[in-house]
Amino acid sequence: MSYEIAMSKRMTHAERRAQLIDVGRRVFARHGFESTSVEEIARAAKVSKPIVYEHFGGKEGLYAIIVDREMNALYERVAASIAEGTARARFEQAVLAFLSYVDDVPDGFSVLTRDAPMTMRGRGMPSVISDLGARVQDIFTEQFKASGYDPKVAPIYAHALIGMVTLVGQWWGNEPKRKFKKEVVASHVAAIGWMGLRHLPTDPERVR
Amino acid sequence: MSYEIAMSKRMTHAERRAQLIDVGRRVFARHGFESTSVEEIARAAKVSKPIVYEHFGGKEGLYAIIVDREMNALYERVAASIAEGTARARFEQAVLAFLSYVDDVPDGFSVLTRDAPMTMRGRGMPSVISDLGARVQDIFTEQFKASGYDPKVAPIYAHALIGMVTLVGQWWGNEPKRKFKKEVVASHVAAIGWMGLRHLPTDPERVR
DNA sequence: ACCGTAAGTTACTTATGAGTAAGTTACCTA
DNA sequence: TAGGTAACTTACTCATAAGTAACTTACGGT
Repeated sequence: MSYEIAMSKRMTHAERRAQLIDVGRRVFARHGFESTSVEEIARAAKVSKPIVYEHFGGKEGLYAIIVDREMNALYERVAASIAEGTARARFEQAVLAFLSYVDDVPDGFSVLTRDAPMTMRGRGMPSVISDLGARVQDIFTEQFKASGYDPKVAPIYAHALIGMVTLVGQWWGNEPKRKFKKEVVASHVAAIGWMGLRHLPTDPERVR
Repeated sequence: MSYEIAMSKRMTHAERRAQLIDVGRRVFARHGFESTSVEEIARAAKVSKPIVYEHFGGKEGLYAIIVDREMNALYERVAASIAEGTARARFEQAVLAFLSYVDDVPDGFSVLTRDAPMTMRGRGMPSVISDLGARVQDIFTEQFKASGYDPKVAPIYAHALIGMVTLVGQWWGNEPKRKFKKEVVASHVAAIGWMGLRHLPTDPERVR
């Protein structure tokens, strides 16, 4: 005999760790934090449960690492995308970079938009993506001051834009038949966002 | 003797049912679907577990009713808000109605924005709020056709606007110190959304 | 070819939670 | 005031999942 049945080889510490992070991302993306068991991750990696504990201490440890990596990955992409171009071009490039992340790493994006465990949420915010709002806020505060708007209201616009691109990303990313190319979606989202900002009244509260 | 210790009275079927829906909403809002136990809801209602099963069949049954009620409540508010006024005013009224819901029924809003159980999600969308996108989509398709834009891209804008107001709502709703009144937030969100739509190029894809 | 160690497994313990069967108590009504 | 019934409780069963202790196996260096 015998046919070689697909046999999971031993791996080095580093290899196994990398694989578990990858597999964990996929499983967390599918079922969410609460509904995934360490068992399931181990099974998907063709390994037994204690291996996961050895590498990450537990479910939360693995989850925390995955979220951290994905947040950075997303942030890096967006930051890199706005390196050059006109303000208008950079805005659209940022949106496109966001959607490219959704497209390239759907599991990562899914993890970022799903409920996070209680120990990882600062008062009320269920998912982790809203932290981007805080990061974007800083950029906006600068721009607002420079453009003669009240910097106090910058957080409103920061969250509005993040929310916009996030929900569009979720919707588009889960379209069964991809009706639009990401460039098309990005151009429309960028259009409404950019035009909204450009034509903003100096004091929207007085317009009513 | 004796001091009357606060004693939970018996209730009629209808009373108990209403109370459980109310209590359930609060508990689901705090911990999310997966992390709340029927036990905890029962305890919070000062009742034993089988009562919950008698009324709703189980955790999902109760959850489904709560989500349905809240979706309708939110939709009704927004629909009522756009009964009259100029297009611009109705737009802002809709945003304000949304934020009023966030303010008045924070637990309901929280339930709508948290992870829903697998049995209640159509392919990928973790929360339920994105269904609003589909509902808004229909309105937008009409408006787009009437205004000379391509109705095919209406869903992009529908989801963009829902995402905008949703994340702003989450952020604002969880601000520990309420820095802005809802009318102020609504005016800014309405401003960026409205201006974005009004000054939309006929074909954003060619602008780049 | 041996053997130390890194990689991995089996087999638990403990805890928690969904769901149910069977019995108990308060209330209203004739 | 008896007793029927709606409201409610106790006390389980069964399943699943977090985390761990103790053991086993493959492999690379001498």
